[in-house]
Amino acid sequence: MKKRLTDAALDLMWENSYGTTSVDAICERAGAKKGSFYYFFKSKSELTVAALEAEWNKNKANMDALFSPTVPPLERFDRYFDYVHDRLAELQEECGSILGCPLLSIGSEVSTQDQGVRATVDRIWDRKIKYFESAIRDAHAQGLIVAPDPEAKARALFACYHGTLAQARIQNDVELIRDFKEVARDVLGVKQTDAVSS
Amino acid sequence: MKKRLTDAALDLMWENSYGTTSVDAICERAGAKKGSFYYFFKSKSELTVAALEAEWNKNKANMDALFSPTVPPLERFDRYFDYVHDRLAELQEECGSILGCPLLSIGSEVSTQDQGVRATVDRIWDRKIKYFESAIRDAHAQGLIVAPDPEAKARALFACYHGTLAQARIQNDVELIRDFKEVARDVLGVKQTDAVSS
DNA sequence: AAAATACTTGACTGATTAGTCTACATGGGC
DNA sequence: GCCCATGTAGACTAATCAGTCAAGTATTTT
Repeated sequence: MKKRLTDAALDLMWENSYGTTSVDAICERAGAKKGSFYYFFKSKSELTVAALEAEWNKNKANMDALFSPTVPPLERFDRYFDYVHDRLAELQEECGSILGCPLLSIGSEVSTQDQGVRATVDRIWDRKIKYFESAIRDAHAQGLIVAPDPEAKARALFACYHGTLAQARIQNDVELIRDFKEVARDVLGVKQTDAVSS
Repeated sequence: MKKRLTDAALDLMWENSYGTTSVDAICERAGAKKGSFYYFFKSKSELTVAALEAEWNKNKANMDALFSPTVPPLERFDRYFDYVHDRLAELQEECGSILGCPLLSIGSEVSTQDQGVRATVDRIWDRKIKYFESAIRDAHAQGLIVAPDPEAKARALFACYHGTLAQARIQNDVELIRDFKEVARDVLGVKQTDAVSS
């Protein structure tokens, strides 16, 4: 039931927003009653923290696979961006909208008002950046890009990517995400190969 | 009074969020009563549309100056990013938080639920991109960058910038914005000059 | 000065909100 | 058969929400 509640919460907050997702609505979707909700969580804020952590745990294995060191570093990004694109396109079929990234949507919404949720978003954000950072470091070591500060480069790329996801949500346009692969190459400073000419 | 209401609304929504900004709170800050509010606007949604348009009108002259064709094209970006950085740092002094861009925060929050506000954000977003687009086209014409599709490049840069602003909001860190100037150069594909070496 | 328009006031409604509380069910260990 | 821990049920509160409305005051028009 705990899982049903966190799943329901994340679904609703992702599709709509933190503010418009009521505890009643979460309970209804999870098939739970108010009493159960407050048995497991002492507030909506605390549930949100749990929901975000649960979502992270659900995705972690997948992220590990996408960013496996066995994959050539720049290809990891392509695979990741493709994966997110496909997932968001799939969700769009279900709910009619490109939903972007819940970390950014929820984080941006509550950052000035709920330090617990804000810190959780921040923490998970940092974990995800580590995948980028390590891929960038590998690419640099292989001479594919020049990135003397992989951490800064990773943060920059991650921010750019999330901006694109947010724009895709606002404009409800999945194409922006598809186009991001090229933008990522610019941000990374990928050295041109002759395959690029046309 | 209409102006006082839209100003109050934008301030509150920018600092907090659309959802947590109540009509009562807007009225209180504006020194207006409920009746006046609903005399001018028929809903909170409609007020938000008016507030966003008013904000645009307030900023337009400034944007025109920053992106004046008399300024070298790449310098326009530097000036703009500096301006936003300084403005957000100033607001941070007042309210303790880096607030990011209200278009993104509000847009991301309401995009799946309020088509009126969503369309307004979209429209203003497009107007702002035009400044980028024209600067990019000029830079391309002067051989400073290679950007055969200035519109796409402008959208990409705008998205990256907004992602950075959102991240700055979530992490309450203004430095991310300062660092963006270099990222922008990567996205734009600015050709290296010898001044860069060190 | 009358009339019409523009705007303000604040009490009101009914719905919804997060969160509480007590009573109840279930199932396992003894 | 009984205890106790783990959960469930759902009515309840008090606050807050967006929005209404009828009566009032200014301001402008005629």
